[in-house]
Amino acid sequence: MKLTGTILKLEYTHYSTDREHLNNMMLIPLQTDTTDSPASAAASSLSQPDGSRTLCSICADRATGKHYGASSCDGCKGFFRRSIRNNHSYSCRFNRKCIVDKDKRNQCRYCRLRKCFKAGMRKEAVQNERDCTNTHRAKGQTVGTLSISVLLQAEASVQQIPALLSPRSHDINAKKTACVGDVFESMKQQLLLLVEWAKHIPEFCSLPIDDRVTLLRTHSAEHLILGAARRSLPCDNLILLGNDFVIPMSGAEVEVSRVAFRIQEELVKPLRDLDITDQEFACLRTTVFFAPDCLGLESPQVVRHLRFQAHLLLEEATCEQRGRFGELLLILPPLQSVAWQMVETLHLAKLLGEARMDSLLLEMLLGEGTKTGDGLCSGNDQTQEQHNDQRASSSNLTSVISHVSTSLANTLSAAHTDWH
Amino acid sequence: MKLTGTILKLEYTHYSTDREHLNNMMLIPLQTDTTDSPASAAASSLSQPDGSRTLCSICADRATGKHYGASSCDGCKGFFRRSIRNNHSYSCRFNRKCIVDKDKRNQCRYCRLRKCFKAGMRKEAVQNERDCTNTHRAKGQTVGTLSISVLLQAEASVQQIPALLSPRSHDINAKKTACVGDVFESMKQQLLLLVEWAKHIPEFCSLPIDDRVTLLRTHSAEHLILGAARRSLPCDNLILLGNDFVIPMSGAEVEVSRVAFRIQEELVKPLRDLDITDQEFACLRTTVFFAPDCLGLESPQVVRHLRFQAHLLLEEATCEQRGRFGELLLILPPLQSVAWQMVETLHLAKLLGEARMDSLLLEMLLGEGTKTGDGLCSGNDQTQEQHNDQRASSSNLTSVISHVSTSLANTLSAAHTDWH
DNA sequence: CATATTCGGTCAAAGGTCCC
DNA sequence: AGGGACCTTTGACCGAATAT
Repeated sequence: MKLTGTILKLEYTHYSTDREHLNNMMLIPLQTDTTDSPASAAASSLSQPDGSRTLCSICADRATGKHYGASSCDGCKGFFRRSIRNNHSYSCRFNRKCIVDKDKRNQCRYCRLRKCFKAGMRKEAVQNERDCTNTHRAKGQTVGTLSISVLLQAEASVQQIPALLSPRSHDINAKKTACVGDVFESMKQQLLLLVEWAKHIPEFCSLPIDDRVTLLRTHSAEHLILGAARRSLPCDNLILLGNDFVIPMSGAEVEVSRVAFRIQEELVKPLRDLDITDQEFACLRTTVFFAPDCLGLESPQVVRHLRFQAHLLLEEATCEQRGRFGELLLILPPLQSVAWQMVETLHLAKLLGEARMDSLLLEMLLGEGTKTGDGLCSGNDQTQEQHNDQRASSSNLTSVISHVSTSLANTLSAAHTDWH
Repeated sequence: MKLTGTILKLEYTHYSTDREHLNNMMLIPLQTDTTDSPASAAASSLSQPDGSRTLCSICADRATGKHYGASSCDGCKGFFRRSIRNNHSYSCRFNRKCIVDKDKRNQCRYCRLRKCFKAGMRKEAVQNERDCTNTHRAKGQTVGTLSISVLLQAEASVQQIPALLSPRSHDINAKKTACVGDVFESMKQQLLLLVEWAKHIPEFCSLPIDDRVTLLRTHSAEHLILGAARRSLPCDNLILLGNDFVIPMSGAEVEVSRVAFRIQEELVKPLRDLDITDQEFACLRTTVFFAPDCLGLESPQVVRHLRFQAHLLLEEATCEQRGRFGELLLILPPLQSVAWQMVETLHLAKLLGEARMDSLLLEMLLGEGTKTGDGLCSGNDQTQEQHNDQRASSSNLTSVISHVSTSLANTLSAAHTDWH
């Protein structure tokens, strides 16, 4: 504990690229403090931006500045350095949930070191090399900070009353099996809701218009599937659509119920086993949404940072339940796979002319799709174009990709207006 | 944590201003005493002006420094700490005037403790119990049955010396650009190594033979890509193959270098930013491998549990560095996507008859592939069959899936024998 | 060039261990 | 069932290098 010197400084983090960026990403403090120090957790939300500067984020002792990436006291600073230098490996005699505060910080070194890491300390910052903090900063982009409350509000704004009101076993049998048209109609509704949802996230609205379009397009299929899975959590043998139709596991058209089956098996069941909470779902959706790669994003680093914050919030929302965070993230690969299969099914339906598809569906779900399936998670657009130059067979795709849709752009412009 | 620098360092006679100290004195009834002031006590024992620094002011033994506010020997230091920690209350069997010196200090605890207080020791200086600094460091942290050491051994068994030995900038330019045949050859090698790798995991070998085949098949493409990405970490503009050929970002065939580009952008760069460790890589590979869904597994719960353990080990391997675990898991969706694109490219190559493919490649990479892309992460087999009953167009797929390959089964039988 | 920040290092004084 | 010789860890304070 030091007696002298009060340090006050506003946090501003700028981004360069790649490695620098990642390091910086780790540095950004997340506001809420979950485990310990209930006092600071209460005050941290808005009132005390300086609290994180003057208080050690590990033990809540008085901080002497930022050390190794986290605002900390000299004790935790030295402890972290020694632990890393000497390559110490501690073990917790209890449940790895020891409280680390000023009084008890020496009682469990495992939990203390763990909290150092969780507070943002990086072992790369230790050792002889001096950590050159931002030697160069790019365009001076300011990156907003996602907050769980904003995400929950966004979720609430797209919650559908009818689907929630229907009690489990009673009404479900009364619901009608969806025909292809019903499915498409539901999809369109959900896509509009997705746009609506995104509009509630200021950080999204601050992105360049092209990036907003790209983000919405790229993973729209995954959002449809994720939403359907969430909606169908109480159902065992069917998928509940947003417009109150259902898709049974058998009895619907083959292509449709195959996707429905996979949603049940690979998504609904795991989510039900986990008993996913609203907070977790909100964070998971956001993590899916801000996918930094596989896009032609103008500012991929910003998106990357937003996803980073989203998954930090997700981890927080899991309340440190062992393995829960990992299980939730491991939902994403099958989600992607199922979504991709749905898109393929749509492609097929479109090719066969089985149904009339709305232009919104065409644009958001199939807009980037090609026969070779770059649709769901395509490579970098420039490369795509570069290669397409040499490949006449999909030159039409290029124009589709580079074309910014009127309808989507309009919708997004409205969203942008809402926030600025 | 120090209150003021002066009390402890300069004078131990400041006890009189220390209210706590007075309280402490109350704990032990003080009677008339001949040696009142600690200073006089110290000086009286031996007439040395600096004797207070070298002599224990309690028992006049050799002092080892200041302890708890008084210059003292290790014996009195330890005695005072134990007395305070255990909240001992002693009593004098005589008249509380026992002589406390080096020889007789253990004859009356009451008088010894009282003299500790009189010499200036403060009970506040005794801290809480700390974490054991036990010499036998039992790390190992074996979660369940999978152990990190087994995974590391498995990794080591498939490490390729030539690829690792080649220094970065020197040899890379000398390496030849792979033709399609070279790529296939490398793939085959890597697939065999994958089987070899799996054989090193006892939990894998204990699975039913069909499940082993399924696991190996289902995500073999992802393992190829993951391995290539890891191997290419030091390379900026090319993908390094296992057989020492390279795939440049441009200059190779279009289809090939498109996949190569995505590997670089979506996998190599993030992994390089994270500076993934060997442990983490081993755990990540295992997490990918034990995919419980999207299979026709006999015992999906076992596989699910194995993946659970794998990602717990991964989390442990990240040392709880903030956000690192999440960043690593979020590598998996793009990994899946890139792997799927590679499989599609292979399909295309096969259809166009561009190259002769080994049967192992056909079986492991394309064995489950269909035009609608169930290959990478197919649905449940029973459903697949059920639907196929009604759909003649892919009935041949059913037989392929339900057919247990001879070559793979043989390889795996050998593996099984190794372990039983 | 001054100031603020954050590295690395030092060492008194805490801690713990373990034979006696 | 402590005592105490011996060793490790802690953290307040310091100087140095760097960004501002």
